Amino acid sequence: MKDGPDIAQIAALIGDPGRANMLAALMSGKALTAGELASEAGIQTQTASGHLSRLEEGGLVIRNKQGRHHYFQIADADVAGVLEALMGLAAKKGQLRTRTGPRDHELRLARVCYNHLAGDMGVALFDRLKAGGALQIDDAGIILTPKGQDRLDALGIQIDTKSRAPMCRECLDWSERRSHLAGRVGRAILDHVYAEGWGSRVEGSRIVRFTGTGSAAFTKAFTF
Amino acid sequence: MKDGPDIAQIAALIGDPGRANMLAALMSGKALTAGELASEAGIQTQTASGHLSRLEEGGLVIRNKQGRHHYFQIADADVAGVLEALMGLAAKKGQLRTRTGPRDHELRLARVCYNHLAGDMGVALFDRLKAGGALQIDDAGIILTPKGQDRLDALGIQIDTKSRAPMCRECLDWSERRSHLAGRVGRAILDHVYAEGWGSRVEGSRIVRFTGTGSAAFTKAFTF
DNA sequence: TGAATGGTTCGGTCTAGACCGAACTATGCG
DNA sequence: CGCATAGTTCGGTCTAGACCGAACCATTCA
Repeated sequence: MKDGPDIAQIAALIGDPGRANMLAALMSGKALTAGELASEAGIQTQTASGHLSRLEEGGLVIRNKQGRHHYFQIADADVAGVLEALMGLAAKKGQLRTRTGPRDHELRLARVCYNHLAGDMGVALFDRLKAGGALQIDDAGIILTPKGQDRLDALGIQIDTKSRAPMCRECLDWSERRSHLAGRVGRAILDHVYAEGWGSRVEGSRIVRFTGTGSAAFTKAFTF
Repeated sequence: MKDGPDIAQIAALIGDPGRANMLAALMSGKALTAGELASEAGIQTQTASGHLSRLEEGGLVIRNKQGRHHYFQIADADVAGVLEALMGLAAKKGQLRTRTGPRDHELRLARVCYNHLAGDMGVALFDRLKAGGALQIDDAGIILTPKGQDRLDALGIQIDTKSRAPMCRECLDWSERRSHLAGRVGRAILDHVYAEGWGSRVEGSRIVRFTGTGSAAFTKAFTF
């Protein structure tokens, strides 16, 4: 019984932290699976599934079933526009609000994003790989160059050949507004960090804490 | 513990029907009082007061105390931009969603908005008054011209002289995306419609149902 | 075919917050 | 002054919906 279009309904849909985080993750433009989105939002898959159904019904995202994966994307440019406007506004107001505490600082430095490395160090890694010619990026996606493969071999990093996940994928995170590396290669590198003891995941959080020497070794390993 | 700016918080603020209606009402650009906003949203003043405090704290609206009135306005262009984007999106989705039933049709034709006439007939009235030179619109607001006053006198319409409400006010409704006339004059005209039996309010709804002859008389009365 | 993996559905708990009645404060009017 | 009006604050109720454990489909792989 209201006058205009139902702006409250749409806003409420965006107004839940879980859903908002998923939408923000989707703003990279890439299609993500339900599981990845759950991870990104820090909630269980069942909860995420429910959220995604509602977002789909509300016309904010579209679902694309491929095999046993459900890929989600922002529905259209209008939806993206709304999110963009919201992010701009939130960023402006946010400066005064969110004082980045010490804990938060670690989170920005290095954290787990699904199964790969995000945060400052993740972005830096991506940049070095790109600059060093280990990755080649074009419209078709990202591929690991022979030079990159050689480096991984030299380090003793083995890529999971069974998984069907793409080798390399770009993943945008909003703390940096920059891309970092996802996909099988991203995963293998993070596993290597654990295996070498360069860093380890902080219990009950998404933070990856590097040791002093680990941090240096990590940087050196991927410098060209 | 989230990555980007807190878009969920802002969206949640807009995502309540009561608050959303108030914000939509404020999109006319005019400053409205707490009471008017409560009426517009169809909620009690205490509830509205709480909502407005939260909107103010969230930086979506600005409060301006003048005497015992509290005037509210959209905070800035960024906020307006977000609302605009949301309204656009909602309007687009809305077409598919809300199948305009017969009931809905009556609502679009003529309904009560606070205490004045909205909907197609409200917009048409406003246009005729404007075109006929009964209203003069400029930056300072809307004023009733002598010509307009004469017509009201001829029809026997008396304006409430006690009320402190503005004589004329523009009121934007989103079913038409056009303005209609609010304020004391708008109210007096609707009262006149009731008094003459041209139309009456449907019980339990905001619809104003005109009779066949009433509709014709109404149109004739305000044609110049 | 069974096992592993990705998603969904169901059922139950729990909390945030919307709502309103009532009492209170502040401003203006006669 | 007292009265009326505009807003706010407080306290209590009540519901929507977020969350997760567990069970259930669907798809792929060995």
